Amino acid sequence: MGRKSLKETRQLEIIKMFYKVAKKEGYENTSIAKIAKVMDINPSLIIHYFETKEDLTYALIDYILDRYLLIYSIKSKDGITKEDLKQTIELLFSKKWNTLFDDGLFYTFYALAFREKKIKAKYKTILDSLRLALADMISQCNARQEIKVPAPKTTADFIFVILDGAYFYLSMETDKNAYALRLESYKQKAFELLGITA
Amino acid sequence: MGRKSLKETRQLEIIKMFYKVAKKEGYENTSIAKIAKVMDINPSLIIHYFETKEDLTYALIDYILDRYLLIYSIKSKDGITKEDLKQTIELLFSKKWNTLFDDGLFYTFYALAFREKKIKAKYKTILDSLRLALADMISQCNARQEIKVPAPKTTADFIFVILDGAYFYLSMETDKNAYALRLESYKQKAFELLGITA
DNA sequence: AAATAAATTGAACATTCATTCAATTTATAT
DNA sequence: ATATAAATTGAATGAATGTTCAATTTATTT
Repeated sequence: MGRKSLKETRQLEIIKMFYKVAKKEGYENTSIAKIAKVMDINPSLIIHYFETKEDLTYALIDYILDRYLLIYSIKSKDGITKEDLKQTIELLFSKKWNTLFDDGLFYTFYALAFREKKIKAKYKTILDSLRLALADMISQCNARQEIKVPAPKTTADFIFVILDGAYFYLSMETDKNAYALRLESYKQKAFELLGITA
Repeated sequence: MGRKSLKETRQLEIIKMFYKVAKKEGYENTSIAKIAKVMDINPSLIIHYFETKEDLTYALIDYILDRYLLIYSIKSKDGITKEDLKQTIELLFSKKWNTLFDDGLFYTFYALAFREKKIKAKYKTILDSLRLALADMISQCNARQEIKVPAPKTTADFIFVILDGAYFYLSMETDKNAYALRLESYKQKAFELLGITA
């Protein structure tokens, strides 16, 4: 009896629009009223589904981090070959996901994490899971004796340090050519660490 | 005739208070009114010295980036010895400056740079100057034949990639011990790149 | 002491904000 | 058809926002 709940559908719609507006105008300039206007719904409807803006923000962060995981698409599965590993490195150091994923917002909430423990914990979980997944891939390739990397976990961590550090700098680089060259050289570093020749 | 201008003094006072409040409550929660209240002055006085909040924000970013440079304190001077280089690396990978410098705000404005070209340019300039200064130090030590690093610029860049990547991850790490261990290991990487034994 | 210019205040502005609550519309089950 | 419950609206709230402008205070020079 009564009406079918649209809760999850609507919530996702709202989050997606929040993401879209925040991507364009920045998180700090995105109000509930603005989101509602773009969606052509009443602001109070947003409050109805997310009790406070804080809740909405947390939902957006979850959404962004899920996408972050997805785009990197490091699958925790068995039967990883050297070729899989190679492709993963290629993916990590490519930037085709750039269009799907907004770095500005990622860093906005990363910065927020310094003041909000909850967010910090979320980020930590994601970063760790990526590192663990890569370490696992390396271990599997080791087991297959396709490569011979002494410390899979340490190596995976280091590759991500290079990756994060590279993007940290390159995000401020406007010269596309310089960008590409640098990224390529850091990718090679990663391959060296794995003893893989590209 | 007339009164002596307090412009620069007051501006700096305001910026410092802006920094202090933003550090505590976050940039997006820091209004002109709040700053004025803490300083026990009238909000319109702030507008008098900084015509818009945007201008005030830019001033704060300059202030933060100046401090950033200062704390790293890589001096572009002559007569750099291997010992100077060693100390610089130690400094970069230590985190005593943590108390002087707020990472949260640094990243907040870093994130803002994705939407604001002016800010992006500011950050790029700072990041490049640090890299160049380190490269210069390496070159000087090379010239003294105290070390033998093939590509000073590339090596300096890579050390900063490691540094930035390390802090990117470690900023989300709450375990102090794990934090210290990791940072130490990345410092060793830097020393290896320079062919220096710590 | 008078003139001058900058510092500072205080009141007012329109806008926007997140949030509230009651009223109404709409879809589904009986 | 009627009951029901969720979806959605709409009006209103008070607080906070950045910014304006005229008035006043204060320090310095002549």
